[in-house]
Amino acid sequence: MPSIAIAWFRRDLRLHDHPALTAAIEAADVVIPVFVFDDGLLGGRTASANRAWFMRESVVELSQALAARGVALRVTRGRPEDVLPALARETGADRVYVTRDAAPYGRRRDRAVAARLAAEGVMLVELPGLYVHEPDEVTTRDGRGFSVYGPFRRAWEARDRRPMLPAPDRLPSPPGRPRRPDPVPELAPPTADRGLMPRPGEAAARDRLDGWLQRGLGGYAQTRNSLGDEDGTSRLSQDLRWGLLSPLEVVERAGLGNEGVRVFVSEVAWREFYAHVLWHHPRILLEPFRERRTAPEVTSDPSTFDAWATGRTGYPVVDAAMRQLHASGFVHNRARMIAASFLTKDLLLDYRLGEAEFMRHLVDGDVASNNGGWQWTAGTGTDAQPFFRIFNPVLQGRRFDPDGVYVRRWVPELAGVPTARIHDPWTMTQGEQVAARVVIGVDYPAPIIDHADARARALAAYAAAAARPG
DNA sequence: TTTTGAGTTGTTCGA
DNA sequence: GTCGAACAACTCAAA
Repeated sequence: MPSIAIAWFRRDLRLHDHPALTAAIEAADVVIPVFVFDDGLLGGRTASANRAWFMRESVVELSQALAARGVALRVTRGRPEDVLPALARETGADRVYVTRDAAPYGRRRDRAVAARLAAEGVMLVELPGLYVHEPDEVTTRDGRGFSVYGPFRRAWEARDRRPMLPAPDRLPSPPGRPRRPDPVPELAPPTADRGLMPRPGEAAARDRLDGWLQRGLGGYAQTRNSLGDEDGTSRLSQDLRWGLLSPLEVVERAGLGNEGVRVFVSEVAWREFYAHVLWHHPRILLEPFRERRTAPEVTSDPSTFDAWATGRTGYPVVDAAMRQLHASGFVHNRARMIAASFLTKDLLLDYRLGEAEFMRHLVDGDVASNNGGWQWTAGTGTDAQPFFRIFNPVLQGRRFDPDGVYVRRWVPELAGVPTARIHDPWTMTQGEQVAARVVIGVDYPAPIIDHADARARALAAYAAAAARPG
């Protein structure tokens, strides 16, 4: 009897440096690759048509890459805890290999799948691959999770890394006539513009990585905050999110270099830090990491949330960020912070509203990183910023988009505004507005809130939270 | 157990 | 225009 193994792909849609796939190939005479379109993920509250599109197209490419290596990807739709046991029964597989998922939904799903498989005598084998170090492997001296980034980073850096694995040449396939790959189901179209989204699939991701290592990485320390510089950041976030790239490979190939390299690797470590925090504290997806003395009384004006979400706050850099999100499914990191600060501090709305809105649109949307970023901005997270740190959207715009390139790109009605007024267009005289072909309050909104007033209100609310007993 | 040093991303004000 | 100080107190991690 040949031994048969299933390689179940999830958010690891690659062939390079894939420990679970490699282990399956080494262990079995026949490897059957599988992808399941999980109804539990496609329909959730923070599901995203943009993310689903990117995932679906990446699965199509994976299927082609596997076919070129002699095996057909099996593709199904349903609940994994139903699909995998049925497939194991049908194929006679006695093991299912997966890349270990650390996020709460994935953990629950894999526990359920493992239990159902075990009832049929099939083992679920989990291997690393989504992180350089698994979220539970980096611990303090007394074995607990870190909640401060600096010590985490030092411990993360000091740990030995597993060796990198090559992509397999061929996969051991069943004897007989080769099977055709299953068709990949069509999903709802993305809400963002396909032409503005990154090319899906492992090959495109590897091209991006190669280009970044050659051209962008060295200058990262200087360029990473520049909103107008399209190549100032790596643009690899969706590739790490979907496992088109192995973070280990990204970090190994970045190597040890100048300040740019160190800052870039530090960003990868931030991704792992937030996964680590979520591993140890899954409740943070529902509530603030630190409620006591940090979480202010929030307001709940739906009209201000709508203005924020649709990019009509009257603050150009905030609006550019939100329009970039909806148009392209991506936002520059600096712009994420500016938009998040505006929601949490200026509008004093619950950070969870913004967290969910980002998740509904970001192609790279990852619950751990997104939650970590929002709680950091809101001041309720681990390592949170001091509460008096409130971004001034005009100053942030001038500093990080000095020529107004970013604003003009995403807020086209401001294209004719002179650079000196691009971040505070409401200060233009009537005559200047006419000359710029934009009348404030008609063609583009006046600020929905005065930043100085909003800042004072936020400071008072956060100070009250800090003084609140218990 | 206690102590100590450290802690992503900023703004404003006054000299 | 530039510069430094103030804006708080608290918690974590390790010595």
